[in-house]
Amino acid sequence: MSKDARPDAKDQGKNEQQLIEVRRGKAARIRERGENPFANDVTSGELPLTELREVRARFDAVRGEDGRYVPETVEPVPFRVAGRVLFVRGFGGMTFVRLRDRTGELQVVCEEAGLGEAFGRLDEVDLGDILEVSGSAMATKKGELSIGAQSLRVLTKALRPLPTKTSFKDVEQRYRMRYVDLVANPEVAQIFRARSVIVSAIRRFFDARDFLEVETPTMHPLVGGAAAKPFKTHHNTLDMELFMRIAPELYLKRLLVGGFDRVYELARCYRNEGISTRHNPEFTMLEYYQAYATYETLMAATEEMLRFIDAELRRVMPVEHAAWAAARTFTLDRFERVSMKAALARALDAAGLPGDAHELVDRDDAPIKEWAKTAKARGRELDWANFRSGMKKCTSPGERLFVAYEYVAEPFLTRDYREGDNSVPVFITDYPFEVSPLARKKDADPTLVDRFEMFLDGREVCNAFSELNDPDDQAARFQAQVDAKSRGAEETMDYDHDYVRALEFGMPPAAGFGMGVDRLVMMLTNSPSIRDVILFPLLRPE
RNA sequence: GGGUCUAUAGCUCAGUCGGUAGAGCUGCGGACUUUUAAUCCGUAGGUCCAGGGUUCGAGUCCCUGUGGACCCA
Repeated sequence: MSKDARPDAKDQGKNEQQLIEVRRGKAARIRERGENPFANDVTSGELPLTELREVRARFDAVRGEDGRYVPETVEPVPFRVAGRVLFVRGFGGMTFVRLRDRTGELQVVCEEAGLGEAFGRLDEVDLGDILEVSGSAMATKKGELSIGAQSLRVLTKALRPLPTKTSFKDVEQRYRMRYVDLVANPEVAQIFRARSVIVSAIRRFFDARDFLEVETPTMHPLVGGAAAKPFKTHHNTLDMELFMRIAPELYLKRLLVGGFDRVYELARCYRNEGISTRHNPEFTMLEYYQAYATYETLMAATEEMLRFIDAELRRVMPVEHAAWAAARTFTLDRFERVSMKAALARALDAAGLPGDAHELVDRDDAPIKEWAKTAKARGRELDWANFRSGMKKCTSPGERLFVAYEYVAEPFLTRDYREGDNSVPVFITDYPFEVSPLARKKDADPTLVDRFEMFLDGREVCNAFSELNDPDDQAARFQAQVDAKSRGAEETMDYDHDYVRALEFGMPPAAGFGMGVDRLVMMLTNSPSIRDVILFPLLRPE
């Protein structure tokens, strides 16, 4: 047959636009027949619409061990189903179509005997279309459970070709067109199902412990609750500058004053900083506050919570969880608790450095080259230049301890705390008060605060402390932040007079906790980039 | 901000020493009554990221820029 035999022959695809034109042509043909290629009357059929998983479940009893079915045992129960077309294979007299809905996949077998005139319209069906099929359950000779189609129509014409059959790997395109990514790469969809499971497990954990879930403002008149650069915005009527929240902390603690002794928030936060595989400008944080508790209470609760979340993930998605868990390089069975000073001492020792190396490192006569050589010989390459310059900027002993810990100990936590092939999560405790402006000082040592950060496989996942509820101490800490800002520090908090006033009404002794939800999802699903766990990460404009 | 890699058909990718731009999938036409990434025959599809340079000749070599990925800060 020559090309001229078909009126649309000259419209044959040359580029994407022409691929689209072909599909528009098919949609037009459907319209010419009086059908709607974007129909929405699926609720009105004689048979109810059945989800694909439910069709499979109906025949569980006769499914073979290999997942195949013996045709004679599949009762020809009538069904009406709908789903996205994943493949179409024509064999002259019969055609196989695979559908997918949110619950699974199922094959449709089309034969002229069953479909009649509609069989000829199968050439209007493209990969990616959404189809409605009525017919009876059956199994093919090869044992595939199927619907033998008696009627069929295109519910939604896909005008653009979806890569349902070929792969779709370009990372930027995947993030930009996540709707295509989710269809073309089922393992991506699993990550986001896991995220949903994780978030609902968090809710279940806290709801069961009688915590109140609250929603506090995301537009703040002041910068507070964390050390980070904020996004600015503006309210027109009030002519007021506002900051997108960097943390919900100060509002949640106001609620402690108000008598909500246990509160939590799954808080979207915004930080105007760099973008990397670990940072997206907006991210989700869990924060919770518990009155009549200390940071030690929360350490135990953290272990319990993480094990619970992981167990929930295993319960709901056992197959996927097994694959993720097998690839993990950390355990949740055991956690370590180490003070910052002890962690530093241990890391100095492991690097073969003198115990006071961090005290001397920024002096001009410090034997840096010798130390670097010794440490390198023990497999520890420190960032000496930034270590030294960081130490020189410190204005207090507490800051010096913190900086030393950051450069000497923190990069090696996965190496220093291990069990077999896995790293053991570590709670680093007892932070200097100078780097913890909202935390309560230790009764036994007022240079330190009752605080921990939890590192899972070397990544900071949680930060928690006994809360500072002395209004005068809090006022002094705010003042120190303001002074630091006037000296040029960028990531500081504003003086929050209303928060001090709230404390003056009396906040019960309490402990508070923050956790990066995105990072936790990364860890539990073995995702290398934060963009793999955020549906629509921020991208440069196309 | 620094380093490494990268950009070729709608998608996934080849492209040797610098010598006419390739494959599979998708699309289109056809064959086939049990396919599981079906197969087979035919056909269509390109601003080789952009700009400049070297050269008789550049997808290929050089420079600049842009986008992206990864690592580091």
